[in-house]
Amino acid sequence: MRTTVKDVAKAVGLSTTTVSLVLNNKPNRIPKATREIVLKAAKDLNYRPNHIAVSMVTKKTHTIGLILPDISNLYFSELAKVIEEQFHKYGYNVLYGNTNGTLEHDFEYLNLFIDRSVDAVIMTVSSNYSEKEIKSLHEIAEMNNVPIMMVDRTLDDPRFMSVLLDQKLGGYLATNYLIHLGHRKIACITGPKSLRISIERLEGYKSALQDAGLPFDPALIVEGDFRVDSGVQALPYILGQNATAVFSLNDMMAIGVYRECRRYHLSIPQDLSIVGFDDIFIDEFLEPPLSTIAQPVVEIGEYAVKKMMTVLEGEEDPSCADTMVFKPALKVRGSASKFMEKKQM
Amino acid sequence: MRTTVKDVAKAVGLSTTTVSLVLNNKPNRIPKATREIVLKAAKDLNYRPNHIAVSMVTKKTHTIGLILPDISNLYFSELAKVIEEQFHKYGYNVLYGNTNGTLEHDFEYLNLFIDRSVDAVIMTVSSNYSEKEIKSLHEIAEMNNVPIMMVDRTLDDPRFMSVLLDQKLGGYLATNYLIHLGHRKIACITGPKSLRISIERLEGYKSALQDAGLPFDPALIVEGDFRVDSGVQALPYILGQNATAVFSLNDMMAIGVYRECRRYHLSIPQDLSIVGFDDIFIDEFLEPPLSTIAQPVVEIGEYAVKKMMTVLEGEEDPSCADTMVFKPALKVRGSASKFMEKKQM
DNA sequence: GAATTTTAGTAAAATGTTTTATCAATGAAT
DNA sequence: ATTCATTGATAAAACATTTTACTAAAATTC
Repeated sequence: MRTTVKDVAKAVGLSTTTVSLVLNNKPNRIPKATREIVLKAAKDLNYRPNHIAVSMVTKKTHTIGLILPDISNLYFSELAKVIEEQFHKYGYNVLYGNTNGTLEHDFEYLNLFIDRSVDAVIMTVSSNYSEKEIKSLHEIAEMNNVPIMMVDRTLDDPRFMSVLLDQKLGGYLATNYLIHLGHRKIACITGPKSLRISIERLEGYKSALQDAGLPFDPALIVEGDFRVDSGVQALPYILGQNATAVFSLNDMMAIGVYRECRRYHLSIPQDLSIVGFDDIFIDEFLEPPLSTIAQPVVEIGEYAVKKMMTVLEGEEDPSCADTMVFKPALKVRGSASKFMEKKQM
Repeated sequence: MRTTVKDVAKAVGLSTTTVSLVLNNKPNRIPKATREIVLKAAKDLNYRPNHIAVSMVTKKTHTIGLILPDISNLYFSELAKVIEEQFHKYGYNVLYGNTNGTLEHDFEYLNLFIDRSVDAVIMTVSSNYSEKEIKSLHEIAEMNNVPIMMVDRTLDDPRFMSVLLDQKLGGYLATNYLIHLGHRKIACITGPKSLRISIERLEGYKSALQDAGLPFDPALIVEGDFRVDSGVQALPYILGQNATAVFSLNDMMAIGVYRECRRYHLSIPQDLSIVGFDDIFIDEFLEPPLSTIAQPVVEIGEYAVKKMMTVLEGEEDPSCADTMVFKPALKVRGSASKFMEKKQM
């Protein structure tokens, strides 16, 4: 059996109170001599506090619930890693759940984690919640007094702490870059229309067109699902529209376009320019390396943890729910080039 | 405040014992009428048991500690996902820790998780432990009575449950394939020599050469570190040895070779054949698609969980520590071709 | 109708800690 | 020499459950 505080107390002939006081380093309560006796006994007996029992009385578990759509997705696994490592520094551990992008799982894990008394929850919601669901989320947070932070995606509600990316700016940067390369017919492969990130990135696309005085042509927009396959499927349609460039709302779909271009014997960027979104590690190893919009994942994760820690340490009220927005950056590699008139002949 | 079992008891005018008995569905103790009254009250009051308090008395947390070198690595994130999802089905949650491949972190997380009373630990060790460390691991497992399972990598000790891949077979399959394509000078980029998987995959390589009656030439072996960069750095040396094919002990390094080949204007597979190991998702989108040794990650994860569950449900003694070995398979894509004599001219 | 068994329920202990309130002893101040 | 403050330490409560051992009442048996 594991050594308990009682065992230590018995070993030194003192009360558990005294032992606990020493072990928790309570300020000037116990004289140095006693303290050292206790410390030595604890060490000799290899005492390690039972976290469960501590949680029982302190009401803190030093555990964070991390709810993500899919940990095997490169972006989320990177984010999860950063978040875990940062929390670890503060003595917190993370419990994680994969929702597979379904709303029921969002709530299921949230409740599960709250039953386990996590101190806080960080989540990337699977979709844009309805009024009812937002309300429900709030009630859960309030009733259990657990701070919830949205990362990467947020809800239409200002009451949640959020740390996000300026998705619209990302869409703008990508599109603007293609426009300045001379492209006029720029197709866009979106993610699911129900997702805010799809909408926001597309808004950036529209905004860039507008600023350049170019018309927005709905025929150039194809709805995808953020997976490789939808890039594959989108290409024939895009070619049919005589687009000379494509803005893919994520890199996975861009990879799909690459693949399909090879089947059509089209070369990138000579025959088709393409810009992705996310900057996953593989981009630079594609042929040609994929130009994309990079997200500062590490900064996002680090900020999220730091912010959450200020809340957990009571320095900040979670109800003063501000939103932090990080800026994406265009990463030029080799998948887009100047528009050449000859290509149209 | 959250509803407690006391609140429910008070609401229905019964004791907490009765409420607990009903809620835990203890067989034929409480008559149906009473049971329904309690159930209704629990529902009305939105009662959810406090997991911490339950753990306090049952000594079970329904939590698993998952210790991995790097969750942002495609192989591990996929594995982690499978493991989490499977455990979730059984009502278990997983706490995970990134060790970044350092031994100290292996132990740090192990102790941390044990302090949190996890019911079991599944880990991929960061290196091949020394006698002392193996002993230490055993003591921790025994003293705390927590089953530890090794996945993907194991130790030189038969006392741990392990679920592994037949690494040697993988090495054999890859090399044998290249030999049968007519290659005679086959270079091999290994992982860190201290890792068993490096050694075992290399053994498969040697074994295939031997079976084919080919000599083993140490000059054709380059030590890498499983990262893209070591593939990049290995190529010039490999070319210097006049190798016509390369077996890269993982796909990431193969990607490095791809990149460097482009710089040298060498085309794959005409100028250099290459076979990787792991079968990460990107392989099929490379140009040419990368032939590789595929690991059945999903099966591995599912088996690991199932096996651990039999131990947790007391059907099996963790000390009867058997090892399960999965078989890898060669996945032929387009990165290796028949050896043409002309290339040597 | 007495003895026995079954039914329906409960009081209290136990889990491993922290924390609150308290106490005895010592030393200092009046 | 009494009072007061300080020091060193502790007993007991609290946390939210489950579980053990028990009892009173009802039902059954003879």
